[in-house]
Amino acid sequence: MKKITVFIVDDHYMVIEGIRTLLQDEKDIELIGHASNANSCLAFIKNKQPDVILMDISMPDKSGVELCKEVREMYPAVFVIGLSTFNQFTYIDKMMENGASGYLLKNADKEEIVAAIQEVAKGKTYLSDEAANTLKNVAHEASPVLTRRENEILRLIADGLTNPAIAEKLFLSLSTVDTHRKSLMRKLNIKNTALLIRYAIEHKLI
Amino acid sequence: MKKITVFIVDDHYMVIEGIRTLLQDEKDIELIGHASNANSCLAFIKNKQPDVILMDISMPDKSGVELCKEVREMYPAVFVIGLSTFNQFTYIDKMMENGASGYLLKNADKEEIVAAIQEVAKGKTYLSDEAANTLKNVAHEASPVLTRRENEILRLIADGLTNPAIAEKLFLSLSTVDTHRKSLMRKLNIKNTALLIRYAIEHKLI
DNA sequence: TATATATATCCCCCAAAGGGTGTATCTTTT
DNA sequence: AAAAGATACACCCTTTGGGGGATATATATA
Repeated sequence: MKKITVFIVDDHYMVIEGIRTLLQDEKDIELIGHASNANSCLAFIKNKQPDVILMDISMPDKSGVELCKEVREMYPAVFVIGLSTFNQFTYIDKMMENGASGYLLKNADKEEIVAAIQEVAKGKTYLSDEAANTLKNVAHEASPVLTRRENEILRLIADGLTNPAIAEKLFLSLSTVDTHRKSLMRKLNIKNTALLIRYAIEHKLI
Repeated sequence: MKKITVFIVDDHYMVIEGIRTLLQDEKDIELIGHASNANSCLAFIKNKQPDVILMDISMPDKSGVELCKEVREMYPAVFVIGLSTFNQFTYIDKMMENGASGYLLKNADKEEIVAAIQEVAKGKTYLSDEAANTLKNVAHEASPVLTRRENEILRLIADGLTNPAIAEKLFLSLSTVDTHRKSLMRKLNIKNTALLIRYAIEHKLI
């Protein structure tokens, strides 16, 4: 039986070492390499494609989401498992939308990592319990969806622009910007700018 | 020669495994245990004090800064090295202020980790190059120091309270809160609430 | 096609934010 | 003991924010 080949991309050396150790006495899994940034990863897999890539979502040169997308487009046979310390739905969501087959948190234990690799290598999906819960909760919460304009204006508010400044920048009337800002706050059920910025940062909208 | 005993506190299992692997063939270093949260750490060292603790700054139950402070007060002979993925001055700063002897980023390689442990065990200080640079830059930037009141009010602003609400909560007049908010913004050279909240979040003041 | 949603515009109104300047008391540092 | 900073308060005034409600048009989507 052929071993499952695995590649790791993570900018934290300790994490790479940790996973290497955890996987070293698994007979059906072989770690064929690792990289600490997106470009090294792409360079490596050009020559040799692993069955599964364990991929950090935050890397110095490129986000895991982007890298995941690119890898999946170029090598559809390579499955990706997202790795993250943050149990945030936007990350999980975005990774899955961009072709990831699974998602693990960095506090996962050996059994979970091995199970995830084995499932994903078969073409199935694996979400850690915590990640699955987060996705489920989000689906139930019916998270308010902001329109392009609302998102755009939220970003500009977070950049410190006032409504008149935003109006000028977007060639809109002050009234329009005002309305968008208000419906933004109505949708999110938020009552002032301070909380609006916190919401935006906590939900990775900016 | 006695081995240097080391303990790890980090809520990411992979990081613990990574460090364990990196240290396992160092003859003068012995890993005597690990914990994934602050309370387990305190429970462990009650019975057996290591020479050095490698301590994550972010943990589920308590911040590394607090844990560091407590450990150093109770066991002055135990030296602490902060571990973090974030190269943020406030963390480095606060850890050092609270008795840490060193600071490592999680992308540190084996040589750096070993060097840090050896230096710190001698009672010396070890900062990773990146951390040292950050501290140096900050020292040169003359980072504005906020007073207790200003910090308190900043936190309440970030919690979404308006000036009148803050005044009521702190039993102050509106004018006073107003003045504090203004001097807060003067010191930080910030012109509106949106940027104030971003500043506070990015500098881990809230 | 009908209906819903996104987008853009206007109005009123008042509360809150923010810029300036001044003063008094207390505490900390020199 | 003097200087410096923190804290608390006041008054000025203008801009911005935020709570309503209304209207029109384009563009999706049922």
